[in-house]
Amino acid sequence: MTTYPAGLRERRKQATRKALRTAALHLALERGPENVRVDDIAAAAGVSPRTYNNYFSSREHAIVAAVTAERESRVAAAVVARSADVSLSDTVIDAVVLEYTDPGEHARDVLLMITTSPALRASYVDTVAMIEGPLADALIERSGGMDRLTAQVLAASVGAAVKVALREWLQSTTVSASASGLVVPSGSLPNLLRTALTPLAPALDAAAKRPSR
Amino acid sequence: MTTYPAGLRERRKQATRKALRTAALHLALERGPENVRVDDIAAAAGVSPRTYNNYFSSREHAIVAAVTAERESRVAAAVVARSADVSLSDTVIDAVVLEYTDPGEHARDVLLMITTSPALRASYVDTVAMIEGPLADALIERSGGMDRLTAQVLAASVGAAVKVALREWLQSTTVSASASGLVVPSGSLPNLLRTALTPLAPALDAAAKRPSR
DNA sequence: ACAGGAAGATGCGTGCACGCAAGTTTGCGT
DNA sequence: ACGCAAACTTGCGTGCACGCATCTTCCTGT
Repeated sequence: MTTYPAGLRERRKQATRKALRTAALHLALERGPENVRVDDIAAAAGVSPRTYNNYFSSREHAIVAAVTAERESRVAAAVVARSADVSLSDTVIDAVVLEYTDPGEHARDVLLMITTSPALRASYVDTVAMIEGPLADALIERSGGMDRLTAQVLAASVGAAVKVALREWLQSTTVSASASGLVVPSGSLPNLLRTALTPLAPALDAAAKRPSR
Repeated sequence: MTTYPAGLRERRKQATRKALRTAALHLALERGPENVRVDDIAAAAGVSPRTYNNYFSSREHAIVAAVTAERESRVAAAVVARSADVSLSDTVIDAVVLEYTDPGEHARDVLLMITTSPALRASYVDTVAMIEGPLADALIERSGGMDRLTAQVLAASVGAAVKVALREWLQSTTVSASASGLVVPSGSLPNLLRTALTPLAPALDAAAKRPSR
């Protein structure tokens, strides 16, 4: 569904985009994020530096994109696919948690790198915003008559909650290396996400009930 | 309350900060935002360009700050000041709406400039994030036993809703200049804000009821 | 009152984002 | 099959954000 017939041109674009983010990630893993020049990324992907900037608006964005690519599609798809007799709050929460659960194969060291570099941390948190649009559409599609503005607000709120959870989690991983083991707010990211999203459940379910109004 | 005794040093900092944002605003109004160089702002404020960057991380930020300064304190104060027998949702909504209602004296032309320049629009919307911290504190203070994480999530959600409303409003003002008068989603910003914040009311009130749980 | 130290201001250098104006490729209609 | 228009790429130039090292100014404890 998300895969349009795709003109040949569009495929090339996606190819270079993928090449860029992959190159960025590899270089960052090898040399460390701070020792990667934009020109290197462009060269590794076989395009001009200027072209690189047509795809990514910051070096961090390119690196992080290798991890967050297509996250929005997956979350949105998970929301619409869920059986209709599950409450909207559970649907959304589960979809989000699922997305952030699987570490994937070699994602461990990547995540470690991201948590280590402040710039990457910030950029990683910011990518959450990209799910808001698709999520809003998914909310509308699932719960028929939902207001467009309401859907946008709820989607944005979910994004905000996820950001809070991520910040808390990143901070905990940072601090956990230090002395006091006191502050550790919660163990796993999934748990933290659930806790953070729970306060929004009333709003989600309320909006699901009354289609229009 | 918010005004600490203030060391002499701190007062100087606030002075230069104010000088910088004021200078930035004046220059932007005179020449238009795109014709303002950072060096000019610094010069007008009587500091070095490098110092300017110690206060503001972008030119747009400096300009917009002249309008949004101390917004967070006002909103937070309005929340804690409100009588305790008003629902939390109404308290928050009214506080936010109030803050964005008064155009102030000469704020008209400033707002016009902001809505005109895309860069300023983005920066203006982003400043909403600054209320989240103080707002979370205010939520905790008002509703005693509220979870810290819950407060952060709710504050961030409110911020997200405001962002959505602002974006919608800015877009409408832009489009309204074009042909079709069809899309105009709502007249005034206050109305739009209320509509955007309403979906969050269930979440706010639910969190207010159960302090710990 | 004074000295040590901290917080801030400033200059310099580097890498970067992005507007602009070509040059180049792709897709589409006839 | 062909050529045109739109989309994409690229080089160049400009302004800018920010790390680092240094100097100045203010604060704090004795």
